[in-house]
Amino acid sequence: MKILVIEDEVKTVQLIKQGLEEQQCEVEVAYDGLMGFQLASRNHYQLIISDIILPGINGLELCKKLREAGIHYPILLLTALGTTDDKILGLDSGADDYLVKPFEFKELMARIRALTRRNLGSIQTSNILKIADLEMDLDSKSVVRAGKEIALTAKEFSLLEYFIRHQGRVISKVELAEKVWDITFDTGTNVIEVYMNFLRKKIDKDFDLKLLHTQIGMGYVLKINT
Amino acid sequence: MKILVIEDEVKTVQLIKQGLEEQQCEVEVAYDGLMGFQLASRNHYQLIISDIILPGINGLELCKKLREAGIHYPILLLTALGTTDDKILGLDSGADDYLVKPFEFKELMARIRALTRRNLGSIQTSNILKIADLEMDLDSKSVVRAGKEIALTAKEFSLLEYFIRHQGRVISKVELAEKVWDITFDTGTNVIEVYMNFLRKKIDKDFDLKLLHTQIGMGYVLKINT
DNA sequence: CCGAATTTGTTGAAATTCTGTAAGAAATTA
DNA sequence: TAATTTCTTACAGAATTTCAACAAATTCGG
Repeated sequence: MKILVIEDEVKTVQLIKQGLEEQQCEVEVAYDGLMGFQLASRNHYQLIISDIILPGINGLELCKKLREAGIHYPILLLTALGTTDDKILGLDSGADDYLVKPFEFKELMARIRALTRRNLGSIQTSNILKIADLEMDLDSKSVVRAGKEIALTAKEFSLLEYFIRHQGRVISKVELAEKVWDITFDTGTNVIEVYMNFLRKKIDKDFDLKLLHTQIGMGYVLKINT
Repeated sequence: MKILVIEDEVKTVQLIKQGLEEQQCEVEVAYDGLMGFQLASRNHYQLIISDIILPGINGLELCKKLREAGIHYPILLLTALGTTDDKILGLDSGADDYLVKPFEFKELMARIRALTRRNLGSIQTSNILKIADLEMDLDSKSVVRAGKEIALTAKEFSLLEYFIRHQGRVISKVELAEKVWDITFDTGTNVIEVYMNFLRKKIDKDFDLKLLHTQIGMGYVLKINT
Protein backbone atom coordinates (compact mmCIF):
# COMPACT_ATOMS: atom_id res chain seq x y z
CA MET A 1 0.00 0.00 0.00
CA LYS A 2 1.45 3.35 -1.06
CA ILE A 3 0.92 6.25 1.32
CA LEU A 4 1.93 9.93 1.03
CA VAL A 5 2.75 11.74 4.26
CA ILE A 6 2.84 15.55 4.14
CA GLU A 7 4.32 16.93 7.34
CA ASP A 8 7.17 19.21 8.31
CA GLU A 9 7.88 18.07 11.84
CA VAL A 10 10.68 15.59 11.52
CA LYS A 11 9.77 13.73 14.69
CA THR A 12 6.17 13.10 13.64
CA VAL A 13 7.29 12.05 10.17
CA GLN A 14 9.68 9.50 11.60
CA LEU A 15 7.10 8.06 13.94
CA ILE A 16 4.52 7.63 11.19
CA LYS A 17 6.94 6.47 8.54
CA GLN A 18 8.50 3.84 10.74
CA GLY A 19 5.16 2.57 12.00
CA LEU A 20 3.65 2.32 8.53
CA GLU A 21 6.67 0.60 7.08
CA GLU A 22 6.40 -2.04 9.76
CA GLN A 23 2.94 -2.72 8.33
CA GLN A 24 4.51 -3.25 4.90
CA CYS A 25 3.35 0.13 3.60
CA GLU A 26 5.38 2.08 1.10
CA VAL A 27 5.73 5.61 2.45
CA GLU A 28 6.70 8.79 0.63
CA VAL A 29 7.21 12.06 2.46
CA ALA A 30 6.73 15.67 1.46
CA TYR A 31 7.90 18.41 3.80
CA ASP A 32 5.70 21.19 2.52
CA GLY A 33 2.36 21.70 0.83
CA LEU A 34 3.66 22.42 -2.64
CA MET A 35 5.86 19.35 -2.72
CA GLY A 36 2.92 17.32 -1.43
CA PHE A 37 0.72 18.59 -4.22
CA GLN A 38 3.27 17.79 -6.86
CA LEU A 39 3.87 14.29 -5.59
CA ALA A 40 0.16 13.62 -5.40
CA SER A 41 -0.36 14.93 -8.91
CA ARG A 42 2.30 12.72 -10.36
CA ASN A 43 1.74 9.50 -8.46
CA HIS A 44 -1.17 7.43 -7.26
CA TYR A 45 -1.48 6.63 -3.59
CA GLN A 46 -3.92 4.63 -1.50
CA LEU A 47 -4.04 7.41 1.06
CA ILE A 48 -2.67 10.84 1.95
CA ILE A 49 -1.89 11.82 5.53
CA SER A 50 -1.34 15.56 5.84
CA ASP A 51 -0.65 18.07 8.56
CA ILE A 52 -2.61 21.31 8.41
CA ILE A 53 0.08 23.71 9.49
CA LEU A 54 2.63 23.49 6.74
CA PRO A 55 5.14 25.77 5.04
CA GLY A 56 3.75 27.13 1.78
CA ILE A 57 0.22 25.96 1.08
CA ASN A 58 -1.54 24.89 4.27
CA GLY A 59 -3.24 21.54 4.63
CA LEU A 60 -6.77 22.84 4.13
CA GLU A 61 -6.02 24.59 0.87
CA LEU A 62 -3.97 21.61 -0.23
CA CYS A 63 -6.93 19.37 0.42
CA LYS A 64 -9.23 21.52 -1.69
CA LYS A 65 -6.71 21.77 -4.50
CA LEU A 66 -6.22 18.01 -4.53
CA ARG A 67 -9.95 17.40 -4.80
CA GLU A 68 -10.23 19.99 -7.55
CA ALA A 69 -7.41 18.23 -9.32
CA GLY A 70 -9.55 15.11 -9.35
CA ILE A 71 -7.86 13.16 -6.58
CA HIS A 72 -10.48 10.97 -4.97
CA TYR A 73 -8.68 8.63 -2.64
CA PRO A 74 -8.84 9.24 1.11
CA ILE A 75 -7.11 12.16 2.83
CA LEU A 76 -6.56 12.12 6.57
CA LEU A 77 -5.73 15.42 8.28
CA LEU A 78 -3.50 15.32 11.28
CA THR A 79 -3.15 18.42 13.38
CA ALA A 80 -2.78 20.12 16.70
CA LEU A 81 -5.83 22.30 16.04
CA GLY A 82 -8.47 20.51 18.07
CA THR A 83 -11.50 22.73 18.39
CA THR A 84 -14.73 21.57 16.86
CA ASP A 85 -14.61 24.39 14.34
CA ASP A 86 -11.14 23.35 13.24
CA LYS A 87 -12.36 19.83 12.70
CA ILE A 88 -15.33 21.05 10.69
CA LEU A 89 -13.12 23.24 8.54
CA GLY A 90 -10.85 20.28 7.95
CA LEU A 91 -13.57 17.83 7.01
CA ASP A 92 -15.33 20.37 4.81
CA SER A 93 -12.16 21.08 2.91
CA GLY A 94 -12.54 17.62 1.45
CA ALA A 95 -10.72 15.45 3.97
CA ASP A 96 -12.15 12.08 4.96
CA ASP A 97 -10.96 12.02 8.52
CA TYR A 98 -9.39 14.33 11.07
CA LEU A 99 -7.15 13.29 13.91
CA VAL A 100 -5.97 15.66 16.64
CA LYS A 101 -2.38 15.59 17.89
CA PRO A 102 -1.17 14.18 20.14
CA PHE A 103 -2.70 10.87 19.11
CA GLU A 104 -1.91 7.26 19.81
CA PHE A 105 -0.31 5.53 16.90
CA LYS A 106 -2.63 2.56 17.07
CA GLU A 107 -5.63 4.84 16.61
CA LEU A 108 -4.04 6.29 13.51
CA MET A 109 -3.55 2.77 12.19
CA ALA A 110 -7.16 1.84 12.89
CA ARG A 111 -8.39 4.95 11.07
CA ILE A 112 -6.12 4.15 8.14
CA ARG A 113 -7.57 0.65 7.99
CA ALA A 114 -11.08 2.07 8.04
CA LEU A 115 -10.31 4.55 5.28
CA THR A 116 -8.59 2.10 2.98
CA ARG A 117 -10.88 -0.82 3.61
CA ARG A 118 -13.51 0.12 1.08
CA ASN A 119 -11.08 1.11 -1.62
CA LEU A 120 -9.35 -2.23 -1.57
CA GLY A 121 -11.68 -3.01 -4.40
CA SER A 122 -15.35 -2.49 -3.76
CA ILE A 123 -15.22 -6.27 -3.48
CA GLN A 124 -14.31 -6.02 0.20
CA THR A 125 -11.25 -7.64 1.64
CA SER A 126 -10.58 -10.05 -1.17
CA ASN A 127 -9.22 -13.35 0.10
CA ILE A 128 -6.39 -14.14 -2.24
CA LEU A 129 -3.54 -16.55 -1.60
CA LYS A 130 -0.46 -16.47 -3.80
CA ILE A 131 2.73 -18.23 -4.68
CA ALA A 132 4.83 -17.25 -7.68
CA ASP A 133 2.42 -16.58 -10.58
CA LEU A 134 -0.30 -18.74 -9.04
CA GLU A 135 -3.23 -17.11 -7.30
CA MET A 136 -6.27 -18.60 -5.62
CA ASP A 137 -9.31 -16.55 -4.67
CA LEU A 138 -11.09 -18.12 -1.72
CA ASP A 139 -14.29 -16.17 -2.35
CA SER A 140 -14.85 -16.91 -5.99
CA LYS A 141 -13.06 -20.26 -5.62
CA SER A 142 -11.07 -19.49 -8.72
CA VAL A 143 -7.47 -20.33 -9.47
CA VAL A 144 -5.30 -18.48 -11.95
CA ARG A 145 -1.77 -19.25 -13.05
CA ALA A 146 0.11 -16.79 -15.25
CA GLY A 147 -3.20 -15.09 -16.03
CA LYS A 148 -4.85 -18.31 -17.16
CA GLU A 149 -7.94 -19.56 -15.35
CA ILE A 150 -7.66 -23.12 -14.04
CA ALA A 151 -10.75 -25.11 -13.08
CA LEU A 152 -10.36 -27.20 -9.94
CA THR A 153 -12.80 -29.57 -8.25
CA ALA A 154 -13.68 -29.12 -4.59
CA LYS A 155 -11.09 -31.63 -3.33
CA GLU A 156 -8.39 -30.30 -5.58
CA PHE A 157 -9.14 -26.82 -4.36
CA SER A 158 -8.89 -27.72 -0.66
CA LEU A 159 -5.71 -29.64 -1.30
CA LEU A 160 -4.09 -26.72 -3.07
CA GLU A 161 -5.36 -24.35 -0.39
CA TYR A 162 -3.68 -26.45 2.28
CA PHE A 163 -0.42 -26.41 0.36
CA ILE A 164 -0.48 -22.72 -0.36
CA ARG A 165 -1.23 -21.90 3.27
CA HIS A 166 1.79 -23.98 4.29
CA GLN A 167 4.06 -23.21 1.37
CA GLY A 168 7.70 -24.15 1.82
CA ARG A 169 6.89 -26.84 4.38
CA VAL A 170 7.05 -30.53 3.54
CA ILE A 171 3.66 -32.05 4.28
CA SER A 172 3.32 -35.76 4.99
CA LYS A 173 0.59 -37.93 3.57
CA VAL A 174 -0.63 -38.61 7.07
CA GLU A 175 -1.11 -34.88 7.57
CA LEU A 176 -2.87 -34.45 4.23
CA ALA A 177 -5.16 -37.37 5.00
CA GLU A 178 -6.09 -35.81 8.32
CA LYS A 179 -6.35 -32.17 7.32
CA VAL A 180 -7.70 -32.33 3.79
CA TRP A 181 -9.57 -35.63 3.70
CA ASP A 182 -10.41 -35.76 7.37
CA ILE A 183 -9.64 -39.48 7.51
CA THR A 184 -7.05 -41.51 9.38
CA PHE A 185 -4.36 -42.48 6.94
CA ASP A 186 -4.43 -46.19 6.25
CA THR A 187 -1.82 -47.44 3.84
CA GLY A 188 -4.54 -49.24 1.88
CA THR A 189 -5.38 -46.18 -0.21
CA ASN A 190 -3.50 -44.07 -2.70
CA VAL A 191 -6.01 -41.23 -3.10
CA ILE A 192 -3.32 -38.77 -2.22
CA GLU A 193 -0.94 -39.84 -4.96
CA VAL A 194 -3.86 -39.77 -7.36
CA TYR A 195 -4.83 -36.26 -6.35
CA MET A 196 -1.29 -34.97 -6.44
CA ASN A 197 -1.26 -36.23 -9.98
CA PHE A 198 -4.52 -34.42 -10.78
CA LEU A 199 -3.22 -31.22 -9.25
CA ARG A 200 0.11 -31.37 -11.04
CA LYS A 201 -1.56 -31.91 -14.39
CA LYS A 202 -3.62 -28.78 -13.89
CA ILE A 203 -1.14 -26.55 -12.11
CA ASP A 204 2.38 -27.52 -13.15
CA LYS A 205 2.14 -29.46 -16.41
CA ASP A 206 1.93 -26.51 -18.79
CA PHE A 207 4.50 -24.39 -16.99
CA ASP A 208 8.27 -24.45 -16.78
CA LEU A 209 8.50 -23.44 -13.14
CA LYS A 210 7.23 -26.43 -11.16
CA LEU A 211 5.68 -25.69 -7.78
CA LEU A 212 4.76 -29.10 -6.38
CA HIS A 213 7.71 -31.28 -5.42
CA THR A 214 8.01 -34.76 -3.92
CA GLN A 215 10.27 -35.53 -0.98
CA ILE A 216 10.38 -39.29 -1.11
CA GLY A 217 9.60 -40.88 2.21
CA MET A 218 8.55 -37.54 3.69
CA GLY A 219 5.75 -36.00 1.71
CA TYR A 220 5.12 -33.15 -0.69
CA VAL A 221 6.02 -29.48 -0.68
CA LEU A 222 4.73 -26.43 -2.56
CA LYS A 223 7.58 -24.02 -3.19
CA ILE A 224 9.52 -22.03 -5.73
CA ASN A 225 12.58 -24.13 -6.45
CA THR A 226 15.89 -22.36 -6.12
CA MET B 1 -30.78 11.45 1.94
CA LYS B 2 -32.03 8.47 3.93
CA ILE B 3 -30.32 7.84 7.26
CA LEU B 4 -30.86 5.08 9.82
CA VAL B 5 -30.24 5.97 13.45
CA ILE B 6 -29.85 3.09 15.91
CA GLU B 7 -29.90 4.42 19.46
CA ASP B 8 -31.90 3.76 22.59
CA GLU B 9 -31.44 7.05 24.44
CA VAL B 10 -34.48 9.07 23.55
CA LYS B 11 -32.77 12.40 24.12
CA THR B 12 -29.91 11.66 21.75
CA VAL B 13 -32.30 10.32 19.14
CA GLN B 14 -34.36 13.47 19.25
CA LEU B 15 -31.33 15.70 18.96
CA ILE B 16 -29.98 13.84 15.96
CA LYS B 17 -33.30 13.31 14.28
CA GLN B 18 -34.32 16.92 14.54
CA GLY B 19 -30.93 18.18 13.40
CA LEU B 20 -30.82 15.88 10.42
CA GLU B 21 -34.35 16.64 9.37
CA GLU B 22 -33.49 20.33 9.30
CA GLN B 23 -30.91 19.37 6.70
CA GLN B 24 -33.65 17.72 4.61
CA CYS B 25 -32.61 14.21 5.58
CA GLU B 26 -35.09 11.40 5.90
CA VAL B 27 -34.46 9.73 9.25
CA GLU B 28 -35.57 6.31 10.45
CA VAL B 29 -34.93 5.18 14.01
CA ALA B 30 -34.35 1.77 15.57
CA TYR B 31 -34.24 1.46 19.34
CA ASP B 32 -32.29 -1.78 19.57
CA GLY B 33 -29.73 -3.73 17.62
CA LEU B 34 -32.03 -6.35 16.22
CA MET B 35 -34.51 -3.83 14.92
CA GLY B 36 -31.63 -1.90 13.40
CA PHE B 37 -30.39 -5.00 11.64
CA GLN B 38 -33.82 -5.77 10.25
CA LEU B 39 -34.38 -2.25 8.97
CA ALA B 40 -30.95 -2.18 7.36
CA SER B 41 -31.55 -5.56 5.74
CA ARG B 42 -34.79 -4.47 4.21
CA ASN B 43 -34.00 -0.94 3.14
CA HIS B 44 -31.19 0.96 1.57
CA TYR B 45 -29.74 3.98 3.39
CA GLN B 46 -27.01 6.50 2.64
CA LEU B 47 -25.66 6.10 6.15
CA ILE B 48 -26.15 4.34 9.45
CA ILE B 49 -25.48 6.10 12.75
CA SER B 50 -25.38 3.60 15.60
CA ASP B 51 -24.71 3.65 19.30
CA ILE B 52 -22.50 0.87 20.65
CA ILE B 53 -24.29 0.19 23.89
CA LEU B 54 -27.66 -1.09 22.79
CA PRO B 55 -30.26 -3.54 24.01
CA GLY B 56 -29.92 -6.90 22.27
CA ILE B 57 -27.06 -6.98 19.81
CA ASN B 58 -24.45 -4.36 20.62
CA GLY B 59 -23.22 -1.87 18.04
CA LEU B 60 -19.95 -3.65 17.33
CA GLU B 61 -21.55 -7.00 16.60
CA LEU B 62 -24.24 -5.24 14.63
CA CYS B 63 -21.58 -3.58 12.52
CA LYS B 64 -19.91 -6.90 11.75
CA LYS B 65 -23.21 -8.55 10.93
CA LEU B 66 -24.21 -5.74 8.61
CA ARG B 67 -20.94 -6.01 6.70
CA GLU B 68 -21.32 -9.78 6.49
CA ALA B 69 -24.83 -9.29 5.19
CA GLY B 70 -23.38 -7.31 2.31
CA ILE B 71 -24.16 -3.78 3.45
CA HIS B 72 -21.46 -1.48 2.14
CA TYR B 73 -22.53 2.06 2.83
CA PRO B 74 -20.98 4.08 5.67
CA ILE B 75 -21.56 3.31 9.34
CA LEU B 76 -20.75 5.87 12.02
CA LEU B 77 -20.48 4.68 15.60
CA LEU B 78 -21.48 7.06 18.31
CA THR B 79 -20.66 6.22 21.87
CA ALA B 80 -19.58 7.20 25.31
CA LEU B 81 -16.70 4.73 25.24
CA GLY B 82 -13.79 7.02 24.48
CA THR B 83 -10.54 5.17 25.09
CA THR B 84 -8.24 4.57 22.18
CA ASP B 85 -8.86 0.83 22.39
CA ASP B 86 -12.60 1.36 22.19
CA LYS B 87 -12.14 3.43 19.07
CA ILE B 88 -9.93 0.80 17.50
CA LEU B 89 -12.45 -1.93 18.27
CA GLY B 90 -15.17 0.17 16.73
CA LEU B 91 -13.30 0.98 13.55
CA ASP B 92 -12.10 -2.59 13.13
CA SER B 93 -15.62 -3.96 13.46
CA GLY B 94 -16.27 -2.40 10.07
CA ALA B 95 -17.35 1.14 10.98
CA ASP B 96 -16.14 4.09 8.94
CA ASP B 97 -16.00 6.64 11.70
CA TYR B 98 -16.24 6.83 15.47
CA LEU B 99 -17.44 9.79 17.45
CA VAL B 100 -17.27 10.02 21.22
CA LYS B 101 -20.16 11.41 23.26
CA PRO B 102 -20.67 14.11 24.26
CA PHE B 103 -20.07 15.68 20.87
CA GLU B 104 -21.04 18.90 19.24
CA PHE B 105 -23.78 18.46 16.74
CA LYS B 106 -21.98 20.47 14.09
CA GLU B 107 -19.05 18.05 14.24
CA LEU B 108 -21.42 15.15 13.68
CA MET B 109 -22.83 16.96 10.67
CA ALA B 110 -19.37 17.60 9.26
CA ARG B 111 -18.45 13.94 9.67
CA ILE B 112 -21.68 12.91 7.98
CA ARG B 113 -20.88 15.22 5.09
CA ALA B 114 -17.41 13.69 4.82
CA LEU B 115 -18.78 10.15 4.87
CA THR B 116 -21.51 10.72 2.33
CA ARG B 117 -19.65 13.10 0.04
CA ARG B 118 -18.10 10.43 -2.15
CA ASN B 119 -21.35 8.62 -2.69
CA LEU B 120 -23.30 11.71 -3.64
CA GLY B 121 -22.51 11.03 -7.26
CA SER B 122 -24.83 8.07 -7.12
CA ILE B 123 -27.66 9.31 -4.96
CA GLN B 124 -29.99 6.43 -4.49
CA THR B 125 -33.31 7.29 -3.03
CA SER B 126 -34.56 3.91 -4.13
CA ASN B 127 -33.39 0.54 -2.87
CA ILE B 128 -32.23 -1.11 -6.05
CA LEU B 129 -29.66 -3.88 -6.34
CA LYS B 130 -28.20 -4.73 -9.73
CA ILE B 131 -26.14 -7.17 -11.68
CA ALA B 132 -25.83 -7.07 -15.45
CA ASP B 133 -29.30 -6.37 -16.86
CA LEU B 134 -31.01 -7.72 -13.74
CA GLU B 135 -32.44 -5.32 -11.17
CA MET B 136 -34.26 -5.94 -7.94
CA ASP B 137 -36.16 -3.24 -6.11
CA LEU B 138 -36.27 -3.95 -2.39
CA ASP B 139 -39.16 -1.56 -1.80
CA SER B 140 -41.57 -2.75 -4.41
CA LYS B 141 -40.15 -6.29 -4.24
CA SER B 142 -40.04 -6.35 -7.99
CA VAL B 143 -37.45 -7.94 -10.22
CA VAL B 144 -36.74 -6.93 -13.77
CA ARG B 145 -34.40 -8.52 -16.26
CA ALA B 146 -33.70 -6.84 -19.60
CA GLY B 147 -36.75 -4.66 -19.03
CA LYS B 148 -39.04 -7.63 -18.46
CA GLU B 149 -40.84 -7.97 -15.14
CA ILE B 150 -40.24 -11.28 -13.35
CA ALA B 151 -42.57 -12.49 -10.59
CA LEU B 152 -40.77 -14.12 -7.67
CA THR B 153 -42.18 -15.66 -4.51
CA ALA B 154 -40.91 -14.45 -1.13
CA LYS B 155 -38.33 -17.23 -0.74
CA GLU B 156 -37.09 -16.86 -4.27
CA PHE B 157 -36.75 -13.14 -3.66
CA SER B 158 -34.67 -13.50 -0.49
CA LEU B 159 -32.52 -16.10 -2.15
CA LEU B 160 -31.81 -13.84 -5.09
CA GLU B 161 -31.24 -10.91 -2.76
CA TYR B 162 -28.62 -12.86 -0.85
CA PHE B 163 -26.88 -13.76 -4.08
CA ILE B 164 -26.95 -10.26 -5.48
CA ARG B 165 -25.55 -8.82 -2.26
CA HIS B 166 -22.70 -11.30 -2.43
CA GLN B 167 -22.20 -11.44 -6.15
CA GLY B 168 -18.96 -13.01 -7.32
CA ARG B 169 -18.64 -15.12 -4.18
CA VAL B 170 -19.30 -18.83 -4.19
CA ILE B 171 -21.92 -19.50 -1.54
CA SER B 172 -22.19 -22.92 0.01
CA LYS B 173 -25.46 -24.66 0.70
CA VAL B 174 -24.68 -24.56 4.38
CA GLU B 175 -24.46 -20.79 4.21
CA LEU B 176 -27.65 -20.49 2.19
CA ALA B 177 -29.46 -22.75 4.64
CA GLU B 178 -28.33 -20.58 7.53
CA LYS B 179 -28.69 -17.15 6.01
CA VAL B 180 -31.72 -17.54 3.75
CA TRP B 181 -33.68 -20.37 5.34
CA ASP B 182 -32.41 -19.83 8.86
CA ILE B 183 -32.08 -23.58 9.43
CA THR B 184 -29.15 -25.84 10.16
CA PHE B 185 -28.27 -27.66 6.99
CA ASP B 186 -29.01 -31.36 7.17
CA THR B 187 -28.21 -33.37 4.12
CA GLY B 188 -31.65 -34.93 4.28
CA THR B 189 -33.18 -32.11 2.28
CA ASN B 190 -32.62 -30.65 -1.14
CA VAL B 191 -34.77 -27.54 -0.88
CA ILE B 192 -31.83 -25.53 -2.04
CA GLU B 193 -31.39 -27.41 -5.28
CA VAL B 194 -35.10 -27.16 -5.85
CA TYR B 195 -35.12 -23.40 -5.29
CA MET B 196 -32.04 -22.85 -7.41
CA ASN B 197 -33.96 -24.62 -10.11
CA PHE B 198 -36.97 -22.34 -9.59
CA LEU B 199 -34.79 -19.27 -9.67
CA ARG B 200 -32.94 -20.33 -12.77
CA LYS B 201 -36.13 -21.00 -14.65
CA LYS B 202 -37.31 -17.48 -13.92
CA ILE B 203 -34.06 -15.57 -14.16
CA ASP B 204 -31.73 -17.35 -16.54
CA LYS B 205 -33.79 -19.66 -18.72
CA ASP B 206 -34.92 -17.13 -21.28
CA PHE B 207 -31.61 -15.30 -21.52
CA ASP B 208 -28.32 -16.06 -23.18
CA LEU B 209 -26.16 -14.59 -20.46
CA LYS B 210 -26.49 -16.95 -17.50
CA LEU B 211 -25.95 -15.42 -14.07
CA LEU B 212 -26.33 -18.35 -11.67
CA HIS B 213 -23.55 -20.89 -11.84
CA THR B 214 -22.86 -24.14 -9.99
CA GLN B 215 -19.48 -24.96 -8.49
CA ILE B 216 -19.94 -28.63 -7.80
CA GLY B 217 -19.01 -29.55 -4.26
CA MET B 218 -18.66 -25.89 -3.27
CA GLY B 219 -21.89 -24.06 -3.86
CA TYR B 220 -23.43 -21.54 -6.21
CA VAL B 221 -22.30 -18.15 -7.45
CA LEU B 222 -24.07 -15.21 -9.07
CA LYS B 223 -21.74 -13.55 -11.56
CA ILE B 224 -21.27 -12.37 -15.09
CA ASN B 225 -19.26 -15.08 -16.72
CA THR B 226 -16.11 -13.98 -18.44
C1' DC C 1 26.70 -52.24 -10.38
C1' DC C 2 22.63 -55.28 -9.93
C1' DG C 3 18.32 -56.68 -8.44
C1' DA C 4 14.87 -56.83 -4.82
C1' DA C 5 12.08 -54.00 -2.05
C1' DT C 6 9.84 -49.86 -1.42
C1' DT C 7 7.79 -45.75 -2.75
C1' DT C 8 5.58 -42.89 -6.03
C1' DG C 9 3.21 -41.91 -10.62
C1' DT C 10 -0.33 -43.09 -14.03
C1' DT C 11 -4.34 -44.89 -15.89
C1' DG C 12 -9.05 -46.57 -16.61
C1' DA C 13 -12.95 -48.23 -14.44
C1' DA C 14 -15.99 -48.66 -10.39
C1' DA C 15 -18.24 -46.54 -6.66
C1' DT C 16 -19.95 -42.76 -4.68
C1' DT C 17 -21.61 -38.29 -4.27
C1' DC C 18 -23.75 -34.30 -6.11
C1' DT C 19 -27.03 -31.88 -8.88
C1' DG C 20 -31.20 -31.03 -11.72
C1' DT C 21 -35.87 -32.10 -12.40
C1' DA C 22 -40.57 -33.60 -11.91
C1' DA C 23 -44.46 -34.65 -9.26
C1' DG C 24 -46.92 -34.33 -5.42
C1' DA C 25 -47.67 -33.61 -0.18
C1' DA C 26 -47.82 -30.21 3.50
C1' DA C 27 -48.28 -25.71 4.96
C1' DT C 28 -49.78 -21.18 4.39
C1' DT C 29 -52.70 -17.56 2.67
C1' DA C 30 -56.68 -15.56 0.75
C1' DT D 1 -62.19 -24.24 0.01
C1' DA D 2 -59.12 -23.06 -3.48
C1' DA D 3 -54.92 -21.06 -4.77
C1' DT D 4 -50.38 -20.30 -3.87
C1' DT D 5 -46.18 -21.20 -1.84
C1' DT D 6 -42.96 -24.14 0.45
C1' DC D 7 -41.01 -28.39 1.21
C1' DT D 8 -40.32 -33.59 0.55
C1' DT D 9 -39.53 -37.55 -2.05
C1' DA D 10 -37.76 -40.02 -5.79
C1' DC D 11 -34.83 -40.75 -9.42
C1' DA D 12 -31.81 -40.15 -13.51
C1' DG D 13 -27.73 -38.24 -15.26
C1' DA D 14 -23.47 -35.96 -14.49
C1' DA D 15 -19.37 -35.10 -12.15
C1' DT D 16 -16.32 -36.24 -8.69
C1' DT D 17 -13.89 -39.28 -5.84
C1' DT D 18 -11.97 -43.59 -4.87
C1' DC D 19 -10.15 -48.09 -6.02
C1' DA D 20 -7.10 -51.24 -8.03
C1' DA D 21 -3.70 -52.68 -11.01
C1' DC D 22 0.37 -51.77 -13.11
C1' DA D 23 4.46 -48.78 -14.58
C1' DA D 24 8.21 -45.97 -13.26
C1' DA D 25 11.38 -44.22 -10.12
C1' DT D 26 14.12 -44.47 -5.97
C1' DT D 27 16.44 -46.70 -2.14
C1' DC D 28 19.24 -50.12 -0.17
C1' DG D 29 21.85 -54.36 0.70
C1' DG D 30 24.96 -57.22 -1.26
